[in-house]
Amino acid sequence: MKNNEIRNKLIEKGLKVTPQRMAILEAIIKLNNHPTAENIIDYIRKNHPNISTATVYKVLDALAEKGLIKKVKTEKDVMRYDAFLEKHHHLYASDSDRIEDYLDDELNEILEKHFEKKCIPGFKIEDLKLQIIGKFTDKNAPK
Amino acid sequence: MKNNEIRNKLIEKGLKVTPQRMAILEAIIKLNNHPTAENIIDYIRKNHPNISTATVYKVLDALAEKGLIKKVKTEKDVMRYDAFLEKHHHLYASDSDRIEDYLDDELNEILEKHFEKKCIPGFKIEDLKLQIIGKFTDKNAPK
DNA sequence: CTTTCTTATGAGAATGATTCTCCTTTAATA
DNA sequence: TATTAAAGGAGAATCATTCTCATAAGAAAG
Ligand SMILES: [Mn+2]
Ligand SMILES: [Mn+2]
Ligand SMILES: [Zn+2]
Ligand SMILES: [Zn+2]
Repeated sequence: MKNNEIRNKLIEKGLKVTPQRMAILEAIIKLNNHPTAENIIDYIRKNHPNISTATVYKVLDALAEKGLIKKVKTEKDVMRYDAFLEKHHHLYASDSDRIEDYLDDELNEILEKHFEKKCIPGFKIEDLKLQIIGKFTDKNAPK
Repeated sequence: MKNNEIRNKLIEKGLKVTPQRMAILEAIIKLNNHPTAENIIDYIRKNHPNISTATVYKVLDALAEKGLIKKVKTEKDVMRYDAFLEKHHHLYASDSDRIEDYLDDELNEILEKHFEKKCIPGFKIEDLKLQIIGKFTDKNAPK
């Protein structure tokens, strides 16, 4: 992803362009396995040694707020971030911190159809997230 | 739920019976909307004013470990606990902390069938949790 | 019922991811 | 280039949870 594409994403969303924001958004895109704030900070500090953790958290919130990234909850007390914006679910390793994207349009359709038919009284659905928990049998590090 | 039923649950799982454990397990069952540790502590302290927060967290972990309760993750940095042990999913309010149980055997079947047909290469599924996010349209407090 | 042994509890300190405060710097705009 | 609102930096604060370690109390045996 070129610098200018990242810059434009920020501008499109009305976010002031700063080196910190550029670096953070670029980092999440590069570190493509749902990095933590710490992962992002480590990566960025190579080229940008003085960035503050507070800034990173503030920028991450701003990017998530504007829909440029998504937050991914985990079993542990650590937030993870996702630059992949299409509707998708996640595979969670039960024996490690690995999280992988799971795309399945057929599943989305099935779910949508199911809840069209079977409304939930007193509840208006806005989003469905399927957490698929299990074990990765290929021991490859996440790409 | 009678005292003796609670006592027997502990004994069945090989947990030493203590007043603290009795009180905590009873509290989660009574406070039936996915209480936090704090909710549980507040409830218990009425009759058991000296219980320590550390004890509560340790007992909650022990009960979850033995399968007498389940932990429920939320969007916020607070764990919630569930005494309802049948397989079920959860309705999460997007505008409050309310969480309600959602039972749907048809959904479970559909999901099971889907993933039987459509295996995920390199991954062995152990559990599926559907997070249903939306708005409660009846403003009733959780029962 | 008492001893013994093991495990649980209580009080308070520590942890650690995240947020806050407050002052300084900077991007955008004219 | 000057103006101004917004963003960044440093470090303290927060707060749910965990840890430490001294004390208490179940359970099993005698
Ligand atoms: Mn924590
Ligand atoms: Mn925390
Ligand atoms: Zn993802
Ligand atoms: Zn539940």
